[in-house]
Amino acid sequence: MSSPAPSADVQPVLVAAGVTPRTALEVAGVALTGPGGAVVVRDAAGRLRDLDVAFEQEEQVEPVALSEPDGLAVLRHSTAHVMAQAVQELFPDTLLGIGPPIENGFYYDFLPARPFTPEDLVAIEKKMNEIVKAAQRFHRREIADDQARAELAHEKFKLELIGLKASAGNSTPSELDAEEASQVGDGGLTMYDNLNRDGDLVWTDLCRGPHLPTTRRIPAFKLMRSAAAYWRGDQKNEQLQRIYGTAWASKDDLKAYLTQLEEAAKRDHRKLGTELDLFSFPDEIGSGLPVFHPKGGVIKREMEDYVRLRHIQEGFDYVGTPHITKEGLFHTSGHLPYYAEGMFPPLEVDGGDYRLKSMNCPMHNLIYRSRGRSYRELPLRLFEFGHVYRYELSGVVHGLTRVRGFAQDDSHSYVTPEQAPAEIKHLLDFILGLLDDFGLNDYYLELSTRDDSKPDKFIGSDEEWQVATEVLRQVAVESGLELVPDPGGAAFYGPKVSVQARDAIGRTWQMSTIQYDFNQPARFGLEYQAADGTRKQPVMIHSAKFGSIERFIGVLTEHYAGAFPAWLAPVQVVGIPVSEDQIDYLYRIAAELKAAGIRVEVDAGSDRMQKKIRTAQQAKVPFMLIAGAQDAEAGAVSFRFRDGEQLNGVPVAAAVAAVTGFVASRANNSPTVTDLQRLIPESR
RNA sequence: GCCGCCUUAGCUCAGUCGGUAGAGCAUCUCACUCGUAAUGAGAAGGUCGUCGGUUCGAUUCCGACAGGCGGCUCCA
Repeated sequence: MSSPAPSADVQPVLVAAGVTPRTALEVAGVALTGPGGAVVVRDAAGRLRDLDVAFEQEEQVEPVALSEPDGLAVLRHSTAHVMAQAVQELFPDTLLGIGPPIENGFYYDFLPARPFTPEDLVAIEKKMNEIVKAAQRFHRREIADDQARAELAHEKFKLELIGLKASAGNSTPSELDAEEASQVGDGGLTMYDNLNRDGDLVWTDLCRGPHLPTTRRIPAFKLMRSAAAYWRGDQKNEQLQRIYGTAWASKDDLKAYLTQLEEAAKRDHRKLGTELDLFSFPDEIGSGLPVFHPKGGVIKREMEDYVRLRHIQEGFDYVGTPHITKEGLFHTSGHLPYYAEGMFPPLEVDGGDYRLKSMNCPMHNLIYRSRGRSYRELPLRLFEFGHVYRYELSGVVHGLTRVRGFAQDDSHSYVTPEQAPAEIKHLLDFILGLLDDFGLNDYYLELSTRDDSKPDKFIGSDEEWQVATEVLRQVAVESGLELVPDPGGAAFYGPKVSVQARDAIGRTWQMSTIQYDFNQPARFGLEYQAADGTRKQPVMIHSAKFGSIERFIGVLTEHYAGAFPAWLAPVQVVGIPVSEDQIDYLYRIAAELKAAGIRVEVDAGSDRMQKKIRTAQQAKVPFMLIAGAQDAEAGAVSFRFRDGEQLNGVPVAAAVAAVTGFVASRANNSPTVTDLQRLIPESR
């Protein structure tokens, strides 16, 4: 958001031995108040330190302003402390979990006597404001383990953190994740005491820090919501109550953030799906099982047609497989032992068990295996829109982005091991090109690898995993895109590279995946005859370009805020008569457009023209052709774009040519009046 | 699955401290035929998510279930 980069003219300040950085900064004339004022300092080693910390020896420090990223993190961490203090003052029996800063804000986990209500949050926020006004000092105190255990004897979660840190030692804090580590201290343990104006201790918490000089330096914050979270992120542990809040360097920044959240909510595909009549989730069918209405159906069909065409162009063969299968197939593939919980229960048919499939690969393997294969056939690429069903937990179903039944744009490339790197590169290029074709650009890559500490979750040898992971990593790195590691996120049969896209509310969803699989070919006994006449085992590479058609439509809807590019828009053109006399005239133009394959409607209702424009605008129709008596006489229309831009007196032939041209271009950015003018003959 | 909250007309929402409900938009009808984001009038539309309990009486209180929302966990 509005967090300016550290200003280039930050002057390092020299701190003499025994002097606090605060004093040194004051002497140097650095501002210590306001959003641009220093709240903490960065020492010579790049670590953040409190303003009040006295250095053992002379050191250079850089002031860190509240409004820069590090400053905001300190602000948010400090605000989390204030919240915890407020909670414990209001609800004295509440135990503390952890309270780190996060993107845009902070949270703190509590174990209260009962879950917090919305009214509780209001009261907590009020109490926090009192604490902010009281200008309590954050005072850092180094503390021995024994002493900390004694002071925090009643805080069982803090004691657990201390124990974990102690057992891990200072060099290998692997037991604690980054957020937990921020709660204890670097090196030894540190406590942060909140002192009132008289210097009395009013509250204290185990924390690494650093913190703001005083609570008064918190300019703007707001509590957002409460929710449950498991202690240390483990379902087996106690469930705590988490309160999320946000904090900013100024009231304006806070306001801008809240406005941005409101704007984002308007793009939510679940809301737009209803407003634009695209799809719905009938209770009668069941949770996570969407139906596409005619307008959503247009988007789905356009998208599928294009994706199918591109696959064929890229050398894929289009195949088809059923939705259900004998259960044995998933034993052969190895899926069932790992994913039975994620599958719908079996259907008994003729004394045997059948399953709704939750993946397509085993069926594609059977197509591969249906006859002998030669090395000359490889890479063999099979593709389909495979409908799969997964029993997602009720709490995770979410609009179109997490459903229980969906179509994967699923492909499997069967290759020789030598061909694998080139094929993976081919797939990644293909995927990035497709994303670009649909105008998607807010994404990053993730490399999901095996978790070596959980060998029972993965099959195959170490060496195979290493080779596969390296191949994927290399291709991903070569793409030059941001690559985020995801240790332990691999499928049981092999590592994967995936594209993660963001939705309107900032949640990330996995879209495209490329998975390297050496296990299923072995389990299915897949072979090809090599040039030397021997039988060899191919490698299979799983890949989904958008992951799921449903999820993709959800993400696309949010990306365009419902204003789809012309080629995808459910209705591309609406004809709007100024009076009923022009209805027939517009129907004739519509017939021409329809003949050119354009989705066009004429609004022949009894509404005023203004109302019809408003209606078409709200439906986010890309083009409006408006005609009055003058237009009909001149053989022209007023050509109005979705953004309100308009060109009057456009000859019908030019208007038809423009619409067909805009649609055929598959351009994802909206055309403008300038684009239109280029298409109009000189005679005008 | 876990915790909290929610479910009233097609949509967005009022409301009933327990006595079977109301608005705007959308829909339909009528009048108006109009030059760039809402013409006016009227009508129709609801077993207040479902099932049970308490009660003379439940949309309202209680419980279960279903569906949704926000997190957590999970996500082949």
